[in-house]
Amino acid sequence: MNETAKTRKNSWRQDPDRVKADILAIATEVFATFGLAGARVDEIARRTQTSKRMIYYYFGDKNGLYMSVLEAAYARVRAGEDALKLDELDPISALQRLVEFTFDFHRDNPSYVRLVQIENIHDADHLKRSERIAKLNLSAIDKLEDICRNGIEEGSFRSDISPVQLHWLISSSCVFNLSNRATFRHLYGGDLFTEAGQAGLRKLIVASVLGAIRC
Amino acid sequence: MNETAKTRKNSWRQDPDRVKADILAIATEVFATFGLAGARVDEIARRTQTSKRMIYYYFGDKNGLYMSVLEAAYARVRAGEDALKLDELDPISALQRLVEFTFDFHRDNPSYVRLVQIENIHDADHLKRSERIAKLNLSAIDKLEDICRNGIEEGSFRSDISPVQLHWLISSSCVFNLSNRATFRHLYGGDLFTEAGQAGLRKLIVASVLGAIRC
DNA sequence: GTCAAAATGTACCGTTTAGTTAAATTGTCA
DNA sequence: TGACAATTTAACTAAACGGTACATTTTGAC
Repeated sequence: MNETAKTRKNSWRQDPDRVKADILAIATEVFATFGLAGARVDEIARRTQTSKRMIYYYFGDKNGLYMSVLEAAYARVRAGEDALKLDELDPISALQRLVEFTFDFHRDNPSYVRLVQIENIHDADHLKRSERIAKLNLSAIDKLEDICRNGIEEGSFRSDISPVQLHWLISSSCVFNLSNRATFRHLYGGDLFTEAGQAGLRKLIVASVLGAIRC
Repeated sequence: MNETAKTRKNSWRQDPDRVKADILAIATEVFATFGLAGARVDEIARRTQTSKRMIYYYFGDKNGLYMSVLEAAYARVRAGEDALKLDELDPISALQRLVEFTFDFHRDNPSYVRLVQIENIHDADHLKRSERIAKLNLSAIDKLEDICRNGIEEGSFRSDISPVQLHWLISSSCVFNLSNRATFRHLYGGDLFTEAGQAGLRKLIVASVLGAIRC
């Protein structure tokens, strides 16, 4: 019976979808943790239930795998945005709710934020090349356009701020909350990242965004 | 004379400081561009006027070089902050000036921002280990403490927002403006990053920060 | 001048790493 | 059931990469 340890694994069940999903999930974690250059294909393979060969079989090369990971991450964002319903709210409340949703979403998806930061280190090269992400048409801006139009109409919003600016402003704080947590915590302490601290920041961001657009 | 091409470079002038500074400047660019794992020691050496050997002679190894680069970057930040004088201004004006300074400073130091983002990818591991940076005691918070105290005293500032929160809020937008420019531009267009667009964002950040702290 | 220590150049080495080869097993469908 | 395509395993390779050995030159103290 001491042969078994050395014998080839000579029986398996084919399950392409499962294998692909497995690789993608592990690769997402590893790329998010170590970056594109820092991630090791062998490390990804080791954590998978399959072999390195399968990574190359399904994703071509390391870059192809990274792009698939990035595309899957953006697809999840799109799905999240779609779930948000703001139609029945007045503009101020809708904006507040959107800010809170954005804050929570980023906080709940740290590896998405890390992938975005990694992508920025690479000057968004892979994002640019991805046709799948181009087709995604993220909907945050559409929602803000509605909110801004209504707000300006009813006179509660300034008219000199664009939806894109507003999206930028909201994103900046919600992304930074994750992307720069490590350095900020070390230099200025961790109070902002306790549960109470996060609740405070959430309110602060709402206040700053509403403060910026209010007439 | 056809020997000269192959002969060893058999004469030079010693200049340790110059060599170190040369390596550090080039390494800053390369690390900021490619990240810690992505940067190549050979590439840094190639761009230098000296050799790879000298990198190891002065900085020990790749990590030591990276840490020196990081420390030099933070030292420049500290120097920048020290140059800012806000004493004679009223709290609102001082805060506005600080926001504008922070915005401009980040915009003028893109490789600093990139290094910070890279450091965050690595969970601030090198920042934590650096005694030089620990001693630096960045002064932005001190300035904000003064401003907040005065502002609350004279009744123009809310009293439930801390200097650290405020610093976080200001940093988030000023950092994001550089750190996530590539992905944002690709997804939502480049209008915000023209000269006019940047002036608009600068005003927007001022409005949002003042809007957040005003009574 | 001499000598030791600091600084520099050239050539090289051992590992790590992305990527491949070749063969075996499983699934499908005529 | 048998041929053929899709999937999976294990072992291998070439190149890139961080790091080093060793010789040589410069500098400054005496």
